[in-house]
Amino acid sequence: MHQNEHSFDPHPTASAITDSRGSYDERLNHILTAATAAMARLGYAKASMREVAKAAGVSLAGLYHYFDSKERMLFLIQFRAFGSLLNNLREKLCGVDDPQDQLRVMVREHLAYFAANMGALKVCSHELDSLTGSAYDETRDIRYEYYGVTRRIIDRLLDARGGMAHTDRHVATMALFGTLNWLYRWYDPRRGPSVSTVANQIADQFLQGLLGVPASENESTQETVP
Amino acid sequence: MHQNEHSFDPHPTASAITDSRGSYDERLNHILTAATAAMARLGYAKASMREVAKAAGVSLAGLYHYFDSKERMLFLIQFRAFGSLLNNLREKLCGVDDPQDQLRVMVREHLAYFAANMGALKVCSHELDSLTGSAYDETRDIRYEYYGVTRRIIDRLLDARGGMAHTDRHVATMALFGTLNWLYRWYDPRRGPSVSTVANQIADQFLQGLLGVPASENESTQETVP
DNA sequence: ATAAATCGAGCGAACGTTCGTTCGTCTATA
DNA sequence: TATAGACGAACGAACGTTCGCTCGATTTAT
Repeated sequence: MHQNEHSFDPHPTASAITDSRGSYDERLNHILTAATAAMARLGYAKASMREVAKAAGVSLAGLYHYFDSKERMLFLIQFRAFGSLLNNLREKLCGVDDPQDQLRVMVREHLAYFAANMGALKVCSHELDSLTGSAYDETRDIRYEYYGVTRRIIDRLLDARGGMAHTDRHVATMALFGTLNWLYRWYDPRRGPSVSTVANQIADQFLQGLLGVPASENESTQETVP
Repeated sequence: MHQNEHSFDPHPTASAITDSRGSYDERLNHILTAATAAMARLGYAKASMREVAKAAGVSLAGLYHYFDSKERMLFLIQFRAFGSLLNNLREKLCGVDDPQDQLRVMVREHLAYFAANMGALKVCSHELDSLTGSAYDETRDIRYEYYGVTRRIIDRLLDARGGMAHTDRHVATMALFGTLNWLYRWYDPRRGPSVSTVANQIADQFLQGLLGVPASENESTQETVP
């Protein structure tokens, strides 16, 4: 039996044997994309399997060849999104040593991923408690790793320079995550200011709020990605 | 017919004529409290009327003497919470002229209300899109007023002192709301640092991030409420 | 080479359950 | 006696899921 092993896109090329019109993985991704859009629009509970099937262009029963349950569908969406978010962050953090630069990279990459996958990140932010059992545990573990990477940057920031005296580092980290995870409620990259503008402002405000130093000007105008 | 007029607690005393064991308003508030808890725990869609009835100690059909629909129940929860949040803020802002003090008051009062009504604020933050039609419009209007009060404080902050050069004020406001509205995901006032500690840190970080000046020490250790 | 068997993919139809809501009735109070 | 409050029972609709089947392509056996 197939029963999707959830690897988050090791390499997009050469993923399947068959082709011509839609391999197994391609069809799975297609359905997952439709499901993500439906769940982002209606929420997990109200996005029915019938809606997803209609949007994906398959029958209701056909869905169950790819996912043994609705919850597993949500799990795959969250697992892949969180996974690639975390992998991408670790990758982009390689070779960056200054904690201030690291935090700017974190904010910039988070917003870049948000802009490229708004639906998926909305589902990730809004449906954190919709999974149960081991599926919940697995996504929680990834989220905690993502938190840990960010938290360690903040630790280094406050250890290096004194910063404010009595700063609870958990509160500081969650304040930043609050700003980032709330983006899906109001920010539309196609309408508002550019992704890099918002990313720079959020990073500047956070760094200045944490350390009390003005934003370094050399980073503020840097583009998002080469 | 009664059909609840939604006034958000003009004065808690002398609200009804009858008493002895539960007036109409008292029973309505009792049910609303149970509904708030259930919706905070399970989410609006998964919190069934049967669950609410059981938690409130009334029959399923008995609920419909107080609310003509499930959606109206959610509306009343949100309308009252947003309404008292806004009214309380405006009240506490009276006589406070310095914009920095105003922002500290806003953050402090928001956290105080959060600590006192965690379930209601969770429902308000998490179920923003669960209302439809005029019910949605009405809560959106209140939310926009709440935004406006905060936004005007931030405008005054940036107009008075220069602050950073290119600050998008909408982005700055939503960054703060993100931090505040995300609280329900991680902060438990009974376990973590005190409400005033968290409020002071959030306000300090935000003010310093916006204006680039260290936090004024006289306000940082002030208690939450007399 | 051809027939038989196997398999993946997909579908219509239905299953049992749960949902929000309504109806008719009972009861206590005024 | 009239009325507000509360209830059990039931309604139709929608839900996630499963069942039995079909249709091609691929593999195996003859």
